[in-house]
Amino acid sequence: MLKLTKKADYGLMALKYLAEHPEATALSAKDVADAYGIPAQLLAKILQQLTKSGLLRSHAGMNGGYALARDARSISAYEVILSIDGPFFITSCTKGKTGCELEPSCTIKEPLARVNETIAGVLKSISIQDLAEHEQPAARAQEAGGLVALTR
Amino acid sequence: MLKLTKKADYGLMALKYLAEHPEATALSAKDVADAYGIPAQLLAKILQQLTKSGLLRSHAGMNGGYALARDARSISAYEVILSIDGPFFITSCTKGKTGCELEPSCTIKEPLARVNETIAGVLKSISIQDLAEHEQPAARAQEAGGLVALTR
DNA sequence: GTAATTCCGACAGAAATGGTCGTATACTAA
DNA sequence: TTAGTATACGACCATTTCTGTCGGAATTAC
Repeated sequence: MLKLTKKADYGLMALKYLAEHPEATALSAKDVADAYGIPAQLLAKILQQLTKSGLLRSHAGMNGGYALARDARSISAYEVILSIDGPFFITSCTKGKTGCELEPSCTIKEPLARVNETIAGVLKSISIQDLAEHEQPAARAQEAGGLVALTR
Repeated sequence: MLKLTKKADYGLMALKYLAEHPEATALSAKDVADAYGIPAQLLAKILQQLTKSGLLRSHAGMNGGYALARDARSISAYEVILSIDGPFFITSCTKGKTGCELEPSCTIKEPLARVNETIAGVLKSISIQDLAEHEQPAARAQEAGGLVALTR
Protein backbone atom coordinates (compact mmCIF):
# COMPACT_ATOMS: atom_id res chain seq x y z
CA MET A 1 0.00 0.00 0.00
CA LEU A 2 1.23 3.39 -1.00
CA LYS A 3 4.28 1.69 -2.28
CA LEU A 4 6.54 2.65 -5.10
CA THR A 5 6.83 -0.05 -7.69
CA LYS A 6 10.12 -1.82 -8.02
CA LYS A 7 10.47 -0.21 -11.40
CA ALA A 8 10.36 3.22 -9.82
CA ASP A 9 12.84 2.08 -7.20
CA TYR A 10 15.14 0.78 -9.88
CA GLY A 11 14.82 3.99 -11.80
CA LEU A 12 15.73 6.09 -8.79
CA MET A 13 18.63 3.82 -8.01
CA ALA A 14 19.89 4.04 -11.55
CA LEU A 15 19.71 7.82 -11.68
CA LYS A 16 21.43 8.00 -8.35
CA TYR A 17 24.18 5.76 -9.69
CA LEU A 18 24.61 7.93 -12.74
CA ALA A 19 24.78 11.00 -10.54
CA GLU A 20 27.51 9.33 -8.53
CA HIS A 21 29.59 8.72 -11.64
CA PRO A 22 29.76 12.05 -13.42
CA GLU A 23 33.19 11.16 -14.82
CA ALA A 24 31.67 8.53 -17.09
CA THR A 25 30.26 9.96 -20.28
CA ALA A 26 27.82 7.07 -20.41
CA LEU A 27 27.02 3.93 -18.49
CA SER A 28 25.23 1.00 -20.06
CA ALA A 29 22.09 -0.49 -18.62
CA LYS A 30 24.11 -3.57 -17.87
CA ASP A 31 26.70 -1.59 -15.90
CA VAL A 32 24.04 -0.19 -13.63
CA ALA A 33 22.12 -3.45 -13.39
CA ASP A 34 25.24 -5.32 -12.36
CA ALA A 35 26.10 -2.69 -9.79
CA TYR A 36 22.81 -3.27 -8.02
CA GLY A 37 22.08 -6.84 -8.97
CA ILE A 38 18.84 -6.06 -10.71
CA PRO A 39 17.58 -7.63 -13.96
CA ALA A 40 19.43 -5.98 -16.80
CA GLN A 41 16.67 -6.19 -19.39
CA LEU A 42 14.13 -4.78 -17.05
CA LEU A 43 16.37 -1.91 -16.13
CA ALA A 44 17.01 -1.30 -19.80
CA LYS A 45 13.35 -0.74 -20.42
CA ILE A 46 13.14 1.59 -17.47
CA LEU A 47 16.06 3.62 -18.69
CA GLN A 48 14.50 3.78 -22.12
CA GLN A 49 11.38 5.19 -20.59
CA LEU A 50 13.36 7.75 -18.65
CA THR A 51 15.10 8.68 -21.87
CA LYS A 52 11.79 9.17 -23.61
CA SER A 53 10.74 11.44 -20.77
CA GLY A 54 13.84 13.50 -21.24
CA LEU A 55 15.51 12.72 -17.95
CA LEU A 56 18.31 10.76 -19.57
CA ARG A 57 20.10 10.94 -22.85
CA SER A 58 21.14 7.73 -24.54
CA HIS A 59 23.76 6.68 -26.98
CA ALA A 60 23.79 3.37 -28.81
CA GLY A 61 26.81 1.42 -29.94
CA MET A 62 30.09 0.61 -28.29
CA ASN A 63 30.89 2.69 -25.25
CA GLY A 64 27.36 3.87 -25.43
CA GLY A 65 24.86 3.96 -22.63
CA TYR A 66 22.96 6.49 -20.60
CA ALA A 67 23.78 9.73 -18.87
CA LEU A 68 21.74 12.31 -17.03
CA ALA A 69 20.17 14.77 -19.41
CA ARG A 70 20.23 17.52 -16.81
CA ASP A 71 22.03 18.36 -13.62
CA ALA A 72 21.26 15.88 -10.84
CA ARG A 73 20.11 18.79 -8.74
CA SER A 74 17.35 19.64 -11.20
CA ILE A 75 15.88 16.17 -11.48
CA SER A 76 13.33 15.39 -8.82
CA ALA A 77 12.22 12.04 -7.50
CA TYR A 78 8.76 13.12 -8.55
CA GLU A 79 9.72 13.31 -12.20
CA VAL A 80 11.28 9.89 -12.10
CA ILE A 81 8.27 8.26 -10.50
CA LEU A 82 5.94 10.09 -12.81
CA SER A 83 7.87 8.91 -15.84
CA ILE A 84 7.93 5.28 -14.79
CA ASP A 85 4.65 4.73 -13.03
CA GLY A 86 2.59 7.40 -14.70
CA PRO A 87 0.57 10.07 -12.96
CA PHE A 88 -0.75 8.97 -9.64
CA PHE A 89 -3.57 9.97 -7.44
CA ILE A 90 -4.08 8.72 -3.97
CA THR A 91 -7.77 8.04 -4.38
CA SER A 92 -8.64 5.09 -6.53
CA CYS A 93 -11.88 6.48 -7.91
CA THR A 94 -10.53 8.59 -10.71
CA LYS A 95 -12.66 7.91 -13.71
CA GLY A 96 -11.82 10.97 -15.74
CA LYS A 97 -13.83 14.08 -16.39
CA THR A 98 -17.13 12.81 -15.07
CA GLY A 99 -15.57 12.35 -11.68
CA CYS A 100 -16.80 9.56 -9.48
CA GLU A 101 -19.69 7.51 -10.69
CA LEU A 102 -20.60 7.15 -7.06
CA GLU A 103 -21.72 10.63 -6.32
CA PRO A 104 -21.14 10.95 -2.62
CA SER A 105 -17.72 9.39 -2.70
CA CYS A 106 -16.39 12.58 -4.19
CA THR A 107 -16.72 14.20 -0.81
CA ILE A 108 -13.95 12.05 0.49
CA LYS A 109 -11.85 12.47 -2.58
CA GLU A 110 -11.50 16.19 -2.18
CA PRO A 111 -9.82 16.19 1.23
CA LEU A 112 -7.50 13.44 0.11
CA ALA A 113 -6.52 15.51 -2.86
CA ARG A 114 -4.63 17.69 -0.41
CA VAL A 115 -2.76 14.68 0.82
CA ASN A 116 -1.91 13.94 -2.74
CA GLU A 117 -0.54 17.41 -3.27
CA THR A 118 1.51 17.10 -0.14
CA ILE A 119 3.06 13.88 -1.27
CA ALA A 120 3.79 15.29 -4.70
CA GLY A 121 5.34 18.34 -3.07
CA VAL A 122 7.64 16.27 -0.94
CA LEU A 123 8.71 14.13 -3.86
CA LYS A 124 9.33 17.22 -5.94
CA SER A 125 11.57 18.59 -3.21
CA ILE A 126 13.88 15.60 -3.37
CA SER A 127 16.44 15.63 -6.14
CA ILE A 128 18.59 12.87 -7.53
CA GLN A 129 21.49 14.77 -6.09
CA ASP A 130 19.94 14.38 -2.65
CA LEU A 131 19.84 10.65 -3.16
CA ALA A 132 23.42 10.57 -4.36
CA GLU A 133 24.72 12.38 -1.29
CA HIS A 134 23.12 10.13 1.23
CA GLU A 135 24.20 12.14 4.26
CA GLN A 136 21.16 13.91 5.61
CA PRO A 137 19.25 14.40 2.42
CA ALA A 138 15.70 14.91 3.50
CA ALA A 139 15.80 17.73 5.99
CA ARG A 140 14.23 19.69 3.20
CA ALA A 141 11.54 17.10 2.70
CA GLN A 142 10.58 17.25 6.34
CA GLU A 143 10.21 20.99 6.10
CA ALA A 144 8.06 20.76 3.03
CA GLY A 145 5.91 18.08 4.54
CA GLY A 146 5.45 20.00 7.73
CA LEU A 147 4.53 23.15 5.91
CA VAL A 148 2.02 21.55 3.64
CA ALA A 149 0.51 19.54 6.43
CA LEU A 150 -0.32 22.74 8.25
CA THR A 151 -1.92 24.42 5.29
CA ARG A 152 -5.21 22.67 5.43
CA MET B 1 0.95 4.07 -8.11
CA LEU B 2 0.80 5.47 -4.65
CA LYS B 3 -2.88 4.79 -4.73
CA LEU B 4 -5.17 3.78 -1.97
CA THR B 5 -6.96 0.54 -2.63
CA LYS B 6 -10.66 0.70 -3.25
CA LYS B 7 -11.11 -1.11 0.02
CA ALA B 8 -9.43 1.72 1.86
CA ASP B 9 -11.54 4.20 -0.05
CA TYR B 10 -14.67 2.30 0.83
CA GLY B 11 -13.62 2.13 4.43
CA LEU B 12 -13.07 5.86 4.62
CA MET B 13 -16.37 6.51 2.91
CA ALA B 14 -18.18 4.23 5.31
CA LEU B 15 -16.68 5.82 8.39
CA LYS B 16 -17.52 9.21 7.01
CA TYR B 17 -21.09 8.09 6.48
CA LEU B 18 -21.33 6.81 10.02
CA ALA B 19 -19.93 10.07 11.30
CA GLU B 20 -22.61 11.90 9.37
CA HIS B 21 -25.37 9.88 10.97
CA PRO B 22 -24.74 10.06 14.70
CA GLU B 23 -28.46 9.76 15.40
CA ALA B 24 -28.49 6.16 14.26
CA THR B 25 -27.35 3.73 16.91
CA ALA B 26 -26.16 1.40 14.19
CA LEU B 27 -26.15 1.20 10.42
CA SER B 28 -25.89 -2.08 8.58
CA ALA B 29 -23.25 -2.76 5.98
CA LYS B 30 -26.06 -2.86 3.44
CA ASP B 31 -27.28 0.59 4.43
CA VAL B 32 -23.89 2.10 3.81
CA ALA B 33 -23.25 0.07 0.69
CA ASP B 34 -26.57 1.17 -0.81
CA ALA B 35 -25.87 4.78 0.04
CA TYR B 36 -22.72 4.72 -2.02
CA GLY B 37 -23.53 2.01 -4.52
CA ILE B 38 -20.65 -0.20 -3.52
CA PRO B 39 -20.74 -4.01 -3.23
CA ALA B 40 -22.43 -4.86 0.04
CA GLN B 41 -20.55 -8.05 0.78
CA LEU B 42 -17.24 -6.45 0.13
CA LEU B 43 -18.05 -3.54 2.38
CA ALA B 44 -19.19 -5.96 5.03
CA LYS B 45 -15.78 -7.54 5.15
CA ILE B 46 -14.14 -4.16 5.33
CA LEU B 47 -16.32 -3.11 8.22
CA GLN B 48 -15.56 -6.37 9.96
CA GLN B 49 -11.89 -5.62 9.65
CA LEU B 50 -12.36 -2.13 11.01
CA THR B 51 -14.29 -3.63 13.90
CA LYS B 52 -11.46 -6.02 14.63
CA SER B 53 -9.10 -3.08 14.67
CA GLY B 54 -11.30 -1.35 17.20
CA LEU B 55 -12.41 1.55 15.05
CA LEU B 56 -16.00 0.36 14.91
CA ARG B 57 -18.26 -1.51 17.23
CA SER B 58 -20.69 -3.98 15.76
CA HIS B 59 -23.96 -5.49 16.75
CA ALA B 60 -25.42 -8.58 15.10
CA GLY B 61 -29.05 -9.39 14.60
CA MET B 62 -31.99 -7.34 13.56
CA ASN B 63 -31.50 -3.61 13.71
CA GLY B 64 -27.86 -4.37 14.23
CA GLY B 65 -25.01 -2.88 12.33
CA TYR B 66 -21.99 -0.75 12.92
CA ALA B 67 -21.21 2.46 14.71
CA LEU B 68 -18.04 4.38 15.38
CA ALA B 69 -16.23 3.05 18.41
CA ARG B 70 -14.74 6.44 19.17
CA ASP B 71 -15.40 10.06 18.43
CA ALA B 72 -15.01 10.84 14.73
CA ARG B 73 -12.47 13.45 15.69
CA SER B 74 -10.17 10.87 17.21
CA ILE B 75 -10.14 8.47 14.27
CA SER B 76 -7.55 9.32 11.69
CA ALA B 77 -7.45 8.39 8.03
CA TYR B 78 -4.14 6.78 8.84
CA GLU B 79 -5.72 4.29 11.22
CA VAL B 80 -8.33 3.33 8.69
CA ILE B 81 -5.86 2.76 5.91
CA LEU B 82 -3.55 0.90 8.23
CA SER B 83 -6.37 -1.36 9.34
CA ILE B 84 -7.50 -2.19 5.85
CA ASP B 85 -4.34 -2.25 3.80
CA GLY B 86 -1.85 -3.06 6.50
CA PRO B 87 1.36 -1.20 7.22
CA PHE B 88 2.83 0.47 4.21
CA PHE B 89 6.26 1.54 3.18
CA ILE B 90 6.91 3.67 0.22
CA THR B 91 9.96 1.65 -0.75
CA SER B 92 9.25 -1.79 -2.08
CA CYS B 93 12.39 -3.39 -0.70
CA THR B 94 11.47 -3.91 2.91
CA LYS B 95 12.65 -7.36 3.80
CA GLY B 96 12.77 -6.98 7.56
CA LYS B 97 15.84 -6.77 9.75
CA THR B 98 18.36 -7.82 7.15
CA GLY B 99 17.47 -4.79 5.10
CA CYS B 100 17.84 -4.87 1.37
CA GLU B 101 19.41 -7.89 -0.23
CA LEU B 102 20.79 -5.49 -2.78
CA GLU B 103 23.31 -3.69 -0.66
CA PRO B 104 23.58 -0.31 -2.32
CA SER B 105 19.90 0.14 -2.80
CA CYS B 106 19.57 0.88 0.88
CA THR B 107 21.12 4.25 0.21
CA ILE B 108 18.03 5.27 -1.65
CA LYS B 109 15.70 3.71 0.85
CA GLU B 110 16.85 5.94 3.64
CA PRO B 111 15.81 9.27 2.10
CA LEU B 112 12.52 7.83 0.98
CA ALA B 113 11.79 6.65 4.47
CA ARG B 114 11.47 10.32 5.37
CA VAL B 115 8.92 10.72 2.66
CA ASN B 116 7.08 7.82 4.16
CA GLU B 117 7.03 9.47 7.56
CA THR B 118 5.74 12.66 6.04
CA ILE B 119 2.90 10.89 4.31
CA ALA B 120 1.99 9.03 7.46
CA GLY B 121 2.01 12.30 9.35
CA VAL B 122 -0.36 13.93 6.95
CA LEU B 123 -2.73 11.00 7.02
CA LYS B 124 -2.64 11.00 10.80
CA SER B 125 -3.60 14.66 10.80
CA ILE B 126 -6.82 13.99 8.92
CA SER B 127 -9.73 12.72 10.98
CA ILE B 128 -12.97 11.11 9.93
CA GLN B 129 -14.63 14.22 11.26
CA ASP B 130 -12.66 16.24 8.72
CA LEU B 131 -14.04 14.07 5.95
CA ALA B 132 -17.58 14.29 7.27
CA GLU B 133 -17.58 18.02 7.81
CA HIS B 134 -16.44 18.80 4.41
CA GLU B 135 -18.99 20.60 2.29
CA GLN B 136 -18.51 20.04 -1.36
CA PRO B 137 -18.38 23.21 -3.43
CA ALA B 138 -19.13 22.26 -6.99
CA ALA B 139 -16.48 24.56 -8.38
CA ARG B 140 -13.64 22.96 -6.50
CA ALA B 141 -14.88 19.54 -7.38
CA GLN B 142 -14.62 20.46 -11.03
CA GLU B 143 -11.07 21.67 -10.59
CA ALA B 144 -10.13 18.46 -8.92
CA GLY B 145 -11.84 16.57 -11.68
CA GLY B 146 -9.70 18.30 -14.26
CA LEU B 147 -6.55 17.33 -12.45
CA VAL B 148 -7.70 13.83 -11.93
CA ALA B 149 -8.50 13.44 -15.60
CA LEU B 150 -4.77 13.20 -16.18
CA THR B 151 -4.53 9.95 -14.32
CA ARG B 152 -4.24 6.78 -16.25
C1' DG C 1 -39.21 -19.54 14.78
C1' DT C 2 -38.09 -16.32 11.46
C1' DA C 3 -35.87 -12.60 9.56
C1' DA C 4 -32.05 -9.52 9.72
C1' DT C 5 -27.55 -9.11 10.49
C1' DT C 6 -22.66 -9.82 11.64
C1' DC C 7 -18.93 -13.16 10.99
C1' DC C 8 -15.67 -15.93 8.36
C1' DG C 9 -13.31 -18.79 5.04
C1' DA C 10 -12.80 -20.15 0.31
C1' DC C 11 -12.61 -19.04 -4.16
C1' DA C 12 -12.67 -16.92 -8.86
C1' DG C 13 -12.01 -13.28 -12.18
C1' DA C 14 -9.46 -9.20 -13.25
C1' DA C 15 -5.77 -6.26 -13.13
C1' DA C 16 -1.17 -4.85 -12.04
C1' DT C 17 3.50 -6.07 -11.53
C1' DG C 18 7.92 -8.11 -12.46
C1' DG C 19 10.52 -10.21 -15.55
C1' DT C 20 11.97 -12.64 -20.09
C1' DC C 21 12.65 -13.24 -25.08
C1' DG C 22 13.40 -12.11 -29.71
C1' DT C 23 14.45 -8.95 -32.97
C1' DA C 24 15.48 -4.73 -35.17
C1' DT C 25 18.31 -0.71 -35.18
C1' DA C 26 22.25 2.34 -34.21
C1' DC C 27 26.92 3.16 -33.41
C1' DT C 28 32.08 2.21 -32.83
C1' DA C 29 36.27 0.34 -33.80
C1' DA C 30 39.31 -2.62 -36.07
C1' DT D 1 33.05 -3.98 -44.31
C1' DT D 2 32.39 -6.58 -40.56
C1' DA D 3 31.97 -7.86 -35.87
C1' DG D 4 30.70 -6.56 -31.48
C1' DT D 5 28.31 -3.62 -28.30
C1' DA D 6 24.46 -1.26 -27.03
C1' DT D 7 19.84 0.91 -27.29
C1' DA D 8 14.80 0.40 -28.86
C1' DC D 9 10.70 -1.93 -28.83
C1' DG D 10 7.03 -5.16 -28.86
C1' DA D 11 5.16 -9.49 -27.40
C1' DC D 12 4.68 -12.56 -23.99
C1' DC D 13 4.32 -15.09 -19.47
C1' DA D 14 4.33 -15.86 -14.39
C1' DT D 15 3.17 -14.23 -10.11
C1' DT D 16 0.99 -11.49 -7.10
C1' DT D 17 -2.47 -8.33 -5.57
C1' DC D 18 -6.96 -6.55 -5.82
C1' DT D 19 -11.86 -6.86 -6.21
C1' DG D 20 -15.77 -9.14 -5.73
C1' DT D 21 -18.82 -13.36 -4.94
C1' DC D 22 -20.60 -17.48 -2.65
C1' DG D 23 -21.99 -20.31 1.08
C1' DG D 24 -22.57 -21.18 5.45
C1' DA D 25 -22.44 -20.33 10.53
C1' DA D 26 -23.48 -17.59 14.72
C1' DT D 27 -26.13 -13.83 16.86
C1' DT D 28 -30.03 -11.05 18.04
C1' DA D 29 -34.78 -8.77 17.76
C1' DC D 30 -39.43 -9.41 17.27
